[in-house]
Amino acid sequence: MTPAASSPARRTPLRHALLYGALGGVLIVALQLIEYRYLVLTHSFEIYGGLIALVFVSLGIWLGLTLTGRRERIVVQEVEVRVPAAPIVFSADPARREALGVTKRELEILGLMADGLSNKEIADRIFVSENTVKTHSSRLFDKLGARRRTQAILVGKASGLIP
Amino acid sequence: MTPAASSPARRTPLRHALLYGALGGVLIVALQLIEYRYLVLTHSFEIYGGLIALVFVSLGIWLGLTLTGRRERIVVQEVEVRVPAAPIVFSADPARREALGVTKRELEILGLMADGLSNKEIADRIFVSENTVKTHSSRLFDKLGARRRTQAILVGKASGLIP
DNA sequence: GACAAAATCATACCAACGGGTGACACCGCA
DNA sequence: TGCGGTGTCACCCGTTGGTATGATTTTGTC
Repeated sequence: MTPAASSPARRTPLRHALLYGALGGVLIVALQLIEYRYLVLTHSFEIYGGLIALVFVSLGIWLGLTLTGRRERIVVQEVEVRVPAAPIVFSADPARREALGVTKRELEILGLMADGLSNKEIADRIFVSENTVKTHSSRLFDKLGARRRTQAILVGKASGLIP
Repeated sequence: MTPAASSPARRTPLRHALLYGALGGVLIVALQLIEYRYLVLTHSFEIYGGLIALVFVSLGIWLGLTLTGRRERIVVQEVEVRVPAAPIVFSADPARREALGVTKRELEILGLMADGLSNKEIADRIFVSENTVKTHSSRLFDKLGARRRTQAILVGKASGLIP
């Protein structure tokens, strides 16, 4: 998108020089032809010169407009696009987890807690006994400084452990 | 922003015609001066004509480039602006609350629940007995279809009752 | 293989939570 | 004046949650 938008304005100086040189030669030849053909006429020199000047000036203008291409100045207009502050998909990076000393299993249980599951439901979900879930959650609360599971969920969200 | 950016590209055709006409007149006068002063020299006519052609062509190119001005192409660039998905200030509108049949007191208790407070702490906070908090929460769970306070918080957030 | 961290499980105990029921007071509205 | 909604409180009882302690197994690493 970006390179395609800026490519018409981008011309190499070498190609510019070559074009100008070639056109200069062609113009000189054309001038000579005009001189030899119509100089025999006895027109007034002022009118003659004025016409030549007008022709070449307009020719130069036309050349200037066409050869150099469209001079485009790209004005970037920024438009606000509203995106949610929190990513839709939550990436559980281990950095934050290990910074608090929370193990993978404890984090897993924290996530299930945040889903509103009871200890028994969590135990059935991950195929362990309820006592295991209790010990995990107890250690988790200790690490998070929470007394209840609601507090643990709060701290977990604030710490970026869970979405 | 937008009118200021597109104004240089906007030139009236009348001004263009006037400028070209005036410049044509000036060029003719200049040509006459050149003719009268240097025609006495015995330069070769080919070289003379070629120089005139080059001068006017380059002049025309310069005129063409400068008079027409830069064309501006407005590129709309989308810039991501991170805005919070949920408003910073949470407006507790009564519409959602009454749609679920939740009373003000119940909603208040739900908010304190979401803050990680226990029933006793909530009771002390709002100066009622713990039993009152229990009855409120019990009815609240019934209305929200929740079995635990964590589920109630979940449903409350999903329903827009609490931030 | 030694070792540490993590995961698993158990038992016991107590606090907290939740359901159910009943009761009383207040307020707005018909 | 009665009635429904709301708020308040109490009691009982069962469930769930959380702590403490101890133990075993698995896992990863040097």
